[in-house]
Amino acid sequence: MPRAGLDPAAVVAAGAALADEVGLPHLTMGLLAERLGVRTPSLYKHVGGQEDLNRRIAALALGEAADAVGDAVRGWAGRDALAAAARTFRGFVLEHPGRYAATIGVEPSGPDDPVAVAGRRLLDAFTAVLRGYRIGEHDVDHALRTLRSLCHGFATLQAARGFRWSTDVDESFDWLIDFADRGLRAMENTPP
Amino acid sequence: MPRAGLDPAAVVAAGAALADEVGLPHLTMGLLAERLGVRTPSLYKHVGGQEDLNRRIAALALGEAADAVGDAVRGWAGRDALAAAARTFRGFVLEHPGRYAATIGVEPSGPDDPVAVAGRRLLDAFTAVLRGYRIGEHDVDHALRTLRSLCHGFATLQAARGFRWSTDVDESFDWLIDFADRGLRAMENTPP
DNA sequence: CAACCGAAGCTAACAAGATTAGCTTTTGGC
DNA sequence: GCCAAAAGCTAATCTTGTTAGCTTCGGTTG
Repeated sequence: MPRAGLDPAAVVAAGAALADEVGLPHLTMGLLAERLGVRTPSLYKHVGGQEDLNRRIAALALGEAADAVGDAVRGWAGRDALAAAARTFRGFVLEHPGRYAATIGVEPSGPDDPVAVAGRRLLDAFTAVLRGYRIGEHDVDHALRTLRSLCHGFATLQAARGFRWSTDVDESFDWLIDFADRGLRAMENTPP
Repeated sequence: MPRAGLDPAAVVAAGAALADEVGLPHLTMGLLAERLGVRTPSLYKHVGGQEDLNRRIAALALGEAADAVGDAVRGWAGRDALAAAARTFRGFVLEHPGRYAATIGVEPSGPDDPVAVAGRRLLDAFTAVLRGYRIGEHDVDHALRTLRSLCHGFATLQAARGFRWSTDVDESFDWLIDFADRGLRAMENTPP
């Protein structure tokens, strides 16, 4: 009987892919094992259990999102950068709803936790967008949280089919980008 | 042996309260039964199972949130109404994270599903806020989705301890309200 | 007032899923 | 070719959700 040749990274990657396919709540150790051509207990040679698997999927997702948003923003500034970041982020969540869902509610164990590191990289990518606006030093954290809330809120609501009536969702997202751009510019030059 | 005297509403109310206490993922039929002084299978006389319970908690939560936001907005307009709605909504989510979490991802079975009815009432409360801004008829849906994304995003991120660094979260939310107010006013008078 | 019947509860049993223990086998380095 | 560590497997346990079928309470009715 040939060996499957798994390692933690392969298990996590397959888990993330499967979560995207069937939805995080339906990601089960048995289903993942089947997908990998292995019996369930074998997975425990590579990951510590369901919670550990979830954390690793979360770190993977945050890292991928950070890469995607960072790449998309590079070379742009102001409204262009904002639009690129927002669209890329939403695209990532819609393409990978399962692994993104895994990021919600994970508590990093410390500053060196891969989840914390990747999360910080994603925030950095959004911070870069804000540099194109004259936000006062003291307001950058607020603006970052607000921008994150906007993108996270829209993307997760759409991924959960939360926008039910007929108006075109992509059009709404364009409107949102316009709204954010104008809102950020309206917040410029506020004294610290 | 005296009878417990349960009914579906009591089970759902206790389930919602318990979800708020221990977190929705830890709301278990056994724990709920224990809380109600009853054996687990007895719950099935009142609710159809875990999924049905979740739907009913969601409908309860959406109705309560709609009531709260609707009450808070009454008598106000413009920025005041926006601030009242946003603060009340966030307050509800932070006080009742478990039952609000139950609302995420429920698919109403039809327009008469209690979840759909309550959800519509909550949206109506936010729609009332937008009447204080001169948003073009054609843009109201977009503005509503954007406002919802903002409030939902911030509240759920905060409830999940997503804002980790030191800046004061309440201050950020005030900033967000200001941002939304200015953004909405910046979107006024856009031709349809 | 007693018989009755439906609802509310209970016990027992089963199914799914996560996890652990302990055994077997492959495989890479000597 | 040998051998230890790693990778996989089977068997078993534990927790949860759920169903079946029995029992009993409590209001209704003759």
